Formats: sequence, C-alpha cells, structure tokens
Amino acid sequence: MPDDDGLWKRSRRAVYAEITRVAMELFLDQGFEETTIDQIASTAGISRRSFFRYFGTKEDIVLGDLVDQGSLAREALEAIPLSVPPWQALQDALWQVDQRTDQAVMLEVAKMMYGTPSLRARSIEKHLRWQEQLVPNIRLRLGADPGDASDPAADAIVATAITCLDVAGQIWVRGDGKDDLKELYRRAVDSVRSPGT
Amino acid sequence: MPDDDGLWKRSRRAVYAEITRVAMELFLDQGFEETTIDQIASTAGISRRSFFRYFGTKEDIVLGDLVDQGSLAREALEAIPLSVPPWQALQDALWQVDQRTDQAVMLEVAKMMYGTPSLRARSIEKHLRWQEQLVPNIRLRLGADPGDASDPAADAIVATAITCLDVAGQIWVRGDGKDDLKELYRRAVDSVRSPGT
DNA sequence: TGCCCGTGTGGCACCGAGTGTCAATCAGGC
DNA sequence: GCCTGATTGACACTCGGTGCCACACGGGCA
Repeated sequence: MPDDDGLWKRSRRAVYAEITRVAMELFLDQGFEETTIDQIASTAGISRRSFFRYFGTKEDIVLGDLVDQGSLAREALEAIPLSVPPWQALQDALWQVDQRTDQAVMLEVAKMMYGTPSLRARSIEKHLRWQEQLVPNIRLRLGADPGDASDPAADAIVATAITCLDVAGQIWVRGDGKDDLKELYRRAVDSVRSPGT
Repeated sequence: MPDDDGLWKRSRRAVYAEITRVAMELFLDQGFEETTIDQIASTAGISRRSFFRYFGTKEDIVLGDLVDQGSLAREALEAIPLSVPPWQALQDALWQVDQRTDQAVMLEVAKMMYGTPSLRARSIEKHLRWQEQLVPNIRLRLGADPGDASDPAADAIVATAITCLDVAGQIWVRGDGKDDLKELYRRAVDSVRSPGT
C-alpha cells in the first residue's frame, strides 16, 4: 500500500525528501537564519516557487513532522486504557512519539531549534496544537464535566506535560546530550508535582 | 523625577505613545495582520523608516511591555522572603505584574493575541525570557545545588507556572472574560499539583 | 547672533519570505 | 497520437525589516 500510487506521488515524495535532505545539510552547516530559500531551492534543483509548493515556510522543513506527531500522540494516548491516570498516560504517549531518530542528529537539530528564536517560537506553536488533540482524552480520564468549558484542569495538565518535555529538551541541549532525555522529563514532572514545595 | 529630562526624550516618549495609541486602534478595528506598518506610520504622521526606530517589529507594539514585566516579576519575586515556598512565591510575583490595565481592553487585546499566530508565538517567546529571570531565585528556594546545571526542577516549576498563566488566559478568553483570571490560574496550578491524578 | 555637533528624521534602495497568475510541460487514460 | 489535469518555472507583487545617506533641528559654546 505505501508507495505505488503512480509516478506522480512517488516523485513528489522524492522531491520532498530531497529538499529536506539538502536543507538540513545547509542548516547544520551554515545556520538556519543564514540559509536562504533561494539557496535551498537552487541546491535542490527546483525553482523558488516550487519550493513553496512543498513547504509553506522555511521552519516547516525542520518542524513539518511535529503536527503529525501530535496526531500520533493522540492515537497513542487513546490506545491507553482509561484506567491509567492522566500523568502516566501522557508520559507513555509522549515517549512513544519523541524517540525515533538518531540521537546525534537529534541533538544537532535540537541545538538549532533552541538557538533560533523563530524556530523555537514555531515549535512551541505546534506543541500548542498537540494540546487540542490531547485534552479531550485527559478530560475523560479526569472524569470532568465535558460541558464545562471553563474548567482549566485538563488543559493545564496537558500543557504542563508538554512544557516539561520542552524543559527537558532545553536542559538536555544545555548539557550537550550527556543526560538521558527520558530521565530529565521524569524528573521535571516529579519536581512540578512534588508536594514539598 | 519622571519626565523632565529635556525636550528630546519627552518628545520621543510622546511619539512612542502616539504610535501605540494609533496602532492599537487600527488593530482592534481591522485586525492585527490586516494592518500594515505603512498604514500605522502614515496615520501616526511619521515615516515608515522612523516607525522602526521606535519598534523593532509590529508585534512589539502589542507586546513591548512583556519583557520589562519579566524584570518586574523578578524584582517582585526577589522581594518575597525565601521562607515562602516556590509556588506561593511565584503566584504572588506573577499576580503583582499581570493585573494592571483595564479589564475590557485587556480582554480585547488577549483575544487578539490568542487569535493571531505570530503574536502568540512572540508572546510565548517573551514569556520564555521570564523563565531565565525567575529560575535563579527559585533555585535558591529549592535549596538546589547552584552548580548542577542538569537539574530541571527550578526550570520546570517556573515554566509550569508561566504555562498555567497562559492556560488561564486561554480559558479566560474562551469564556469571554466571564471567569476570574486569578481564580482560573489558581485552579490550573491546583489541578497540576493535585496528587490524585 | 552665529557656529558646530549630536541626534532624530525621511527617503531610497535593498533583502528575504511568501502569494497570485499564467503559460509551458509532462504523465496517464482514451 | 490526443486530450486532460496536475506540476512546474518565471514574473510581478506585497509586506516586514535593514543599511545608508543627506538633511533638519535642538542645545551648547563663543
């Protein structure tokens, strides 16, 4: 089923991958902001205009998957029995998503992300979109009144979980990838929820 | 002491205020993204080029104070005795900042902020700057080892507090300002720290 | 009063991101 | 071999933002 739907879609996927490859190489080599779209396009052998038919913005090259990963997280979350309490369920769902690619590359990309304001902003924006996807399920787990739109509980819990993931990433980058990301996340959540503060 | 340091600075402040006034009127009237900088400049009676000598970006007209408010929050936090535990101290410090302007205007601005991606992104970016300012003091309150850069506790707590403020604002806007913002914040933090989840 | 200096100002050219339009191209079905 | 529809490249345009330069104006000084 995956990749035999005609030459069109296949070549489109190929171009897509090629742009990503070329762009990432340029980004890591000379920096995100220093790389212009014209440069990416000409290096990838397409026109400037065509580039924008594959990616809406330059940031999307780096963060394109993030929104889809939100859907993955939602599916993962919905697959976890409702008897599992919110925090544990969120932790399981988020981990299922975040760990896939090569650690070394991931560190480089993360460094770039945390060091480039426009990228950081977009990534946070996309993480916010996760919130919408995950909140309904957490409401169920909380047994909250689904009609009460002014109950901040589920939103707060989801947003905090995502924030902890972000903080963990920050510390991870700061420590040059020496710490374990999962462990950092666990400690972040623990310290937020620790009663002794 | 405030405003008698010569004609230059006084007139500069006047122009600054005038731009803000004019721009806000246009924003609330026809939307943020639909308002162009040329329009703001010509309405305020200055050149396009001069506009950029007062504001680095269009977003800064709306969010200009936010970074300064971070410093205010830091000062407020540092004025609270170290014996007060982190969460309470953060709550007090953040409240001292956020409640000042007219509620009706604030609601309009908040609606615009949560409804305009680029504004939302920038506001998050600026809130991140708050983090850097508040973390050191929270580390003190936690009695954390100041040399241990890989301890995520203080960062997580500060980030979560700010996130809860953000979530509260979101719900507040969603409910058209009917709820009490402070109350929403309190409930957000409570639900995050509630042990029964 | 007349001069100089520093700062704010406007105008201009320029860059990069992103969009609308249109004609040419090319794969695939008939 | 031809028609159709999606893809492409080229061009022009908008908008946000920056660098540069010449000019005007306020304030201090002789």
